[in-house]
Amino acid sequence: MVTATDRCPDCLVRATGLCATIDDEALIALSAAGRRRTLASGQVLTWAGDPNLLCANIVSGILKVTASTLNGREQIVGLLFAGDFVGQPFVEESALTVTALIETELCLFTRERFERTLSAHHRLEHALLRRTMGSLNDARERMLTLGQRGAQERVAGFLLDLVDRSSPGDCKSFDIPISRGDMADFLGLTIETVSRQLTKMKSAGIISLPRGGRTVEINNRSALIAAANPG
Amino acid sequence: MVTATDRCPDCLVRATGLCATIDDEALIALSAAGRRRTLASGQVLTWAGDPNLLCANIVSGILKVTASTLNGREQIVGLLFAGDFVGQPFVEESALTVTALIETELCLFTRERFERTLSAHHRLEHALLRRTMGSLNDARERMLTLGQRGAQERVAGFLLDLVDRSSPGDCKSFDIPISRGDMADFLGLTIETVSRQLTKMKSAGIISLPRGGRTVEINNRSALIAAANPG
DNA sequence: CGGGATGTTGATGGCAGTCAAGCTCGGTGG
DNA sequence: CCACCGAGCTTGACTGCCATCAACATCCCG
Repeated sequence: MVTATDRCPDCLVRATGLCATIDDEALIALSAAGRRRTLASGQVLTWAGDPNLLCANIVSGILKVTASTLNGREQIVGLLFAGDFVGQPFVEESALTVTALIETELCLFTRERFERTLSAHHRLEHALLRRTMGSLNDARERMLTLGQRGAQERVAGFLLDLVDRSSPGDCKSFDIPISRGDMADFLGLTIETVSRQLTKMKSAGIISLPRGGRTVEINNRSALIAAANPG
Repeated sequence: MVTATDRCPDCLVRATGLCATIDDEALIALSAAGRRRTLASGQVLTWAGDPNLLCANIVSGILKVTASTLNGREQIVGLLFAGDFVGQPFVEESALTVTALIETELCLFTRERFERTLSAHHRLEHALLRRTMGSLNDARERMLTLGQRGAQERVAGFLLDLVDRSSPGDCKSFDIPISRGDMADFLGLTIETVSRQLTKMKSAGIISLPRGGRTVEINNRSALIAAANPG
């Protein structure tokens, strides 16, 4: 059998995941409760309205968390990357749909088992509280964007968020890991508007878009920051 | 000196606040740490960017939590009522401004003192985790509104949320506890658009607006629900 | 009664959504 | 190797919703 001591230390997200914050005893308990699973691109982990049975840490890949109106319009309310936690302990029914945007590897728990581990390991619950508060802050920052900012500010701000995430330093070139359609759903815009804003910034010389628009190169960072902040 | 045993049992939010979920020992500890304070309407509890020194439970009144763009546009990212918790433990700097919308009474703690109480009382921390996850769900639901819904749906949905909050049964008449300007900032609209949507629903006979627009009477609930859900 | 804050109503314009073609690129199969 | 295809992306023309600007109404308190 594979145990925590020989599996977790090699985990790609050992340093950044929820499990990074906990002691050996809790880690062994968590490890015993979890198992690996990989999702194909486009595969759904949980559907809104279904019983809430799962929690997980993301080992690699990207998930989107979406809410939908009755007429089928979709809003991405969260993007989750390697090291992020997925799921809602203590809730009986999933309120949101979770879908893999690219092939994604998970460290998966049953919700019930994860909850028991939480109860038994105070530091794990504390770490989850901190993460949840962080997610709440992100959500509120995005409310400001969705409620008050224009299209150009949204797109420029999104690019700046991405560059922060993907590069430790101030790298000038990076990939947009999601499609235009997902960008639109994330930003509360349409595909066309996102595309137009990108080409506008390209025309203005602020960015370049090699490799068919999936890579972004920042030519003028301060202009990009200016585009993200109206005035 | 006033102690938990003679103060907390009489508290208006004893049954609904964070403190409702904890045992006597923790309650006594919390009570010792907290003190009452009342905010006048319009008074600011914490400014975004200031050191984060306070946490509180709301005994009565309403607070708004706001984020702002650099050019001064404001988004209300949360409305807090009696029994709700205010503040961000474990964060050094306030990211958001908190303001009283009407006269509001708080049960106030220093953040540092509240954190110590949290650490010492596992059940309190657990209760806070549950509340924080609830707030995150609210925030995500509002992202859907801000990103995807039209003006009429936002206003109608807001009225339905209010009626849920203010009346246990399905009361037909209730007060809007905040100004048109605050409604607009909450919904990501302008004052004028909010006003127009309300008069439109009034003209359609769905609602009435006695007492100068601060009271709402629902004449046709199913039509209001239909207005909140496009299709 | 007066003045300021709050709310309503009207006219207008701009930004982003919608609808509809084209384009690009990677993949597939002949 | 190249023709074809389809998904994803871009571009264009037009529409419509909501913001803006402005005037007016109402409420509230002195």
